[in-house]
Amino acid sequence: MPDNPYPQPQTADIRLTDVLRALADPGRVKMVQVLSDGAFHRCTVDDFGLDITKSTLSHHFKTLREAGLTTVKIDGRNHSIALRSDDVESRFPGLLASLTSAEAIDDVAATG
Amino acid sequence: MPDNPYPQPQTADIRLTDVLRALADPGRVKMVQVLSDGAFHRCTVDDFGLDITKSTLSHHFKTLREAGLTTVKIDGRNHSIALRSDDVESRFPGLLASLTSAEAIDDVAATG
DNA sequence: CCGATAGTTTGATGAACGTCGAACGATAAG
DNA sequence: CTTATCGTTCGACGTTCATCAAACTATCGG
Repeated sequence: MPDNPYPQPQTADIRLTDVLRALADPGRVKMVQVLSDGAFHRCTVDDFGLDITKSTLSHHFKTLREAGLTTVKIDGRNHSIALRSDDVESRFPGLLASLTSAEAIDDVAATG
Repeated sequence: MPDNPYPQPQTADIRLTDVLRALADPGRVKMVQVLSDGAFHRCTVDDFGLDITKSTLSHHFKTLREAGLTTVKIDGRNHSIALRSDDVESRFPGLLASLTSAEAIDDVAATG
């Protein structure tokens, strides 16, 4: 896949600092939790239940992708994103699981 | 202990967003890794191997404490801090472990 | 008292970040 | 072609943040 317009780091190049910085925003944490079902999700505001504009959402997509947390699939004019669960797990075991536990999801839901 | 000059949130009030924001700085992640031995550590720059001034270090202590990650012990003019491992674990199981795994420590050491 | 020590707080500065509206590029539908 | 849709990118704005030097507080030792 040459000239991918949405580059992402290789698994070995995923940096803990970048991942944690990407997770330092409540909206992005919620996005990760929504994505934790492993499926590809449409890149719309409604799919993530966040009260932000689509340009802000797109900015969050970029942040997550560049940190190595997500990957993008393009289908015509529809973009979808999914968690790179296996890649992140192989780099930092247990990290994603701790963010998608019942406690973590409850906390983010309660805090907004 | 009335009028504690260094307040920390109760265990139930530890918020995932605050914890993750506190971890969004490489220096603070390294501090957490150093503190992961469970012991109280002196609040000096040398104890954490960071190339920052003591005022910056103190700022990081405050950030970690207010997020609920650390607790402070005062002994004369000596302050010590320790990880609130059990409290954080009870709120967000596995989170601290994923930050102090061999992979995570190697990554932070390599990235600085 | 007095000077030294440990660490925090304050004030300032420059960089990074979240957010939005508007413009843009690519695809789809008529 | 023309228009609509999907999502990204751009430019701007205000906020937050990491950082430092200097001032400050509290304690210890003589």
